[in-house]
Amino acid sequence: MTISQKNARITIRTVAADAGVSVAAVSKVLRNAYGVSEDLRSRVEASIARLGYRPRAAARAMRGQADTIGVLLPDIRNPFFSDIMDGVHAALERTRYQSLVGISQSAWSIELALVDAMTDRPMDGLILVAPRMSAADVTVTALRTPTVLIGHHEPDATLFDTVNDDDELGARLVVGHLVAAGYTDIAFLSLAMEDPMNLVVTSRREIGYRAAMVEHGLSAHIDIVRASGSPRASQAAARRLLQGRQRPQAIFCWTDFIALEVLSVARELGLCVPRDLAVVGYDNTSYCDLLQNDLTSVDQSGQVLGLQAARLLIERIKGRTTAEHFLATPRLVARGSSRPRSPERETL
Amino acid sequence: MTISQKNARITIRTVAADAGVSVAAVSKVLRNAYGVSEDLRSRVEASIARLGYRPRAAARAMRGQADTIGVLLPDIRNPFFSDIMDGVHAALERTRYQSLVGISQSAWSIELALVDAMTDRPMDGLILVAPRMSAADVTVTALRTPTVLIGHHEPDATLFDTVNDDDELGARLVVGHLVAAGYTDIAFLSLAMEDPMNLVVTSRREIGYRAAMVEHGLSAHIDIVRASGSPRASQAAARRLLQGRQRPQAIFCWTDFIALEVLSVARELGLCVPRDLAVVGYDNTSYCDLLQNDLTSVDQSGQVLGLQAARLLIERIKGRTTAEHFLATPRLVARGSSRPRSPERETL
DNA sequence: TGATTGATGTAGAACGGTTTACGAACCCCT
DNA sequence: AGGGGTTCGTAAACCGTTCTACATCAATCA
Repeated sequence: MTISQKNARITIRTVAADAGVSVAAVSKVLRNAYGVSEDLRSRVEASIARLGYRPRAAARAMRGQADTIGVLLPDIRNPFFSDIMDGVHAALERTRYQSLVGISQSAWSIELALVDAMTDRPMDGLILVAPRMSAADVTVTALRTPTVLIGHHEPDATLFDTVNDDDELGARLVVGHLVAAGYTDIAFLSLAMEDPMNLVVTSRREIGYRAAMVEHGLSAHIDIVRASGSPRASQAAARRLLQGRQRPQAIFCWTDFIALEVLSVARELGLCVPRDLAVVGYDNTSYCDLLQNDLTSVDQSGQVLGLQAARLLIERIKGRTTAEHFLATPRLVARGSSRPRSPERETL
Repeated sequence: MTISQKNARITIRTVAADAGVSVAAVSKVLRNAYGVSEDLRSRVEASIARLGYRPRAAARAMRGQADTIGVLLPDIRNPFFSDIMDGVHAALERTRYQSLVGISQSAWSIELALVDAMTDRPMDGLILVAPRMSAADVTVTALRTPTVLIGHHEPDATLFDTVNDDDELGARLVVGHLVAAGYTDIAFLSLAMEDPMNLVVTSRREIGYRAAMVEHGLSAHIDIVRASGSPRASQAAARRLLQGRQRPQAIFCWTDFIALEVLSVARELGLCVPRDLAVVGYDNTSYCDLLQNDLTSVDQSGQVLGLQAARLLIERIKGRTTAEHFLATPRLVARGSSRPRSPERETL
């Protein structure tokens, strides 16, 4: 029964020879295609098991099926992206697709190289998370590979789908919450993109912040500061804000990650949160719950976003050609860092 | 000059036709192989640029070169793994290799499936970070694909390389530091693996902890508690430790991530760090520096580990067959969470 | 009984690259 | 002019699958 082929590598031909059938028959069994008798199937499956045969994805890919979807993340330091990946994994659980992740280190050039690498690999589809690349580049990619964007508003796109949180509403929720808690002088520590073309998401949240401030009659207090997402830059921006002569009563931060830096700087400067300064983050990552942070945040449930994105992508791979744009509703989770202001007790 | 092929897809044949040369000639140029005149090369390169041709990795992979290395991470919530990835990226910077990441969600079964998926893809090599799988499974994998392990001591392995921090020393450093700061009742909150076979890394650190405690004459205070890495489990374990009748003076935690949970629980119970409880983490992730955590930790410089792993892997891909085992020296970074005990001032 | 149908299995052409084996052209020497 | 060695370029096989088109055979139908 043992095969004494010259070659050690087990291919579909080895299996065919072992089972005494044709290569095509084995292929049919593998794809459980039409026209296979119960007898043939069991015979082939026995051979596969005996030889420990595994079809090679590269060879399959040459015929179009890669069974792989690529996820492009800006970085993996931000736990929000973990939530997204949880959702993606959940959606892919019972499918034949595997997800493989590329990390662009938030760099525009690496991102482009990675997208190319992934389409060349090839992948059946791509999920781009908060991409830095231009809409034109996304379009080019989408022309070759089914594509879904997360965290990148592009409501008029027809060639790819988008999955987003309603960022404008999220910002409004924050302002509304802080105002209700007695804060009026509310600054927004926003994100500076390296690529000037892509202010889309940024502006959504900034638009919401501005609009809400105006509606509450606080237009005089509007103050938007932008910093890159790095710890150093965030700290520097926070220090500038808090040491300026007009220290704000509250800071709304682009991301929990940045908010944690703000909390640290506040402590360094001897400020007490929330008595001297309220802080609100975004994403409601697991760190918010830790009591040393106790950080109010906006939950945009990354899991749901990831799940939807994966679902839409699979639909697209299966042939859908019309665009879908999913918008989730954010939810504010209040914690200690924005507790209502005690009625004007002055410092201490 | 324009080609009017029926097919829209640009392959090596399209390029060959456009440049008026053979397919093999184009392939030679692509791989800058021997036997290409300057004239031919420039002509082909012009065609490639004009047509925007990109070789497909899947087709290449069939002949052995995938130009891809796979990294398997248990999860991406732990920022220590980000450090490792930074190192990997740095090492791969100027090479032709792309890294693609698979996330096993710390689950043994997913991990196995992912490794299979990656070898099938195929990848030129694999970096397995803190794998849960058995040494036997690793061996099987290494037989098919060059493999390097990070965070998994296997000093006698010959088929694959390992990159590790000296975990035993790391644990000793912690105990030594705490003892010097006046703490004697030191508990170790360690990690429980789902797979009972793999206690290798765990035991290294536990061995170091035990040995150091004994050497300091504190064998009566040895107390090892194990919990899975999840936030919930860590919290529960911390609560049990801190609410027990013999509350330890210090807790040494498997990971910063877990230490942060301990800090949170301590605060919840009204304990003051470090007056009532010292806490030490492991990995020296960026969160340690935040003043609300101010967490003493052991730096095992993930960047270096990642860098070395990628370097060793490339060497192996290029043909090295002897095993190398890299061991980095950890460094203790003292912060507020383990400040020296004030001379017996009792509670408050 | 011959034609039609349906089920099952096979041969062989893709897919898009790499690589081997070899031919043609050119150079330099004697 | 002929022999020997480079250099440049080509044709064709190969990698491991999928998939189309077709062959075979038994059962059913008119």
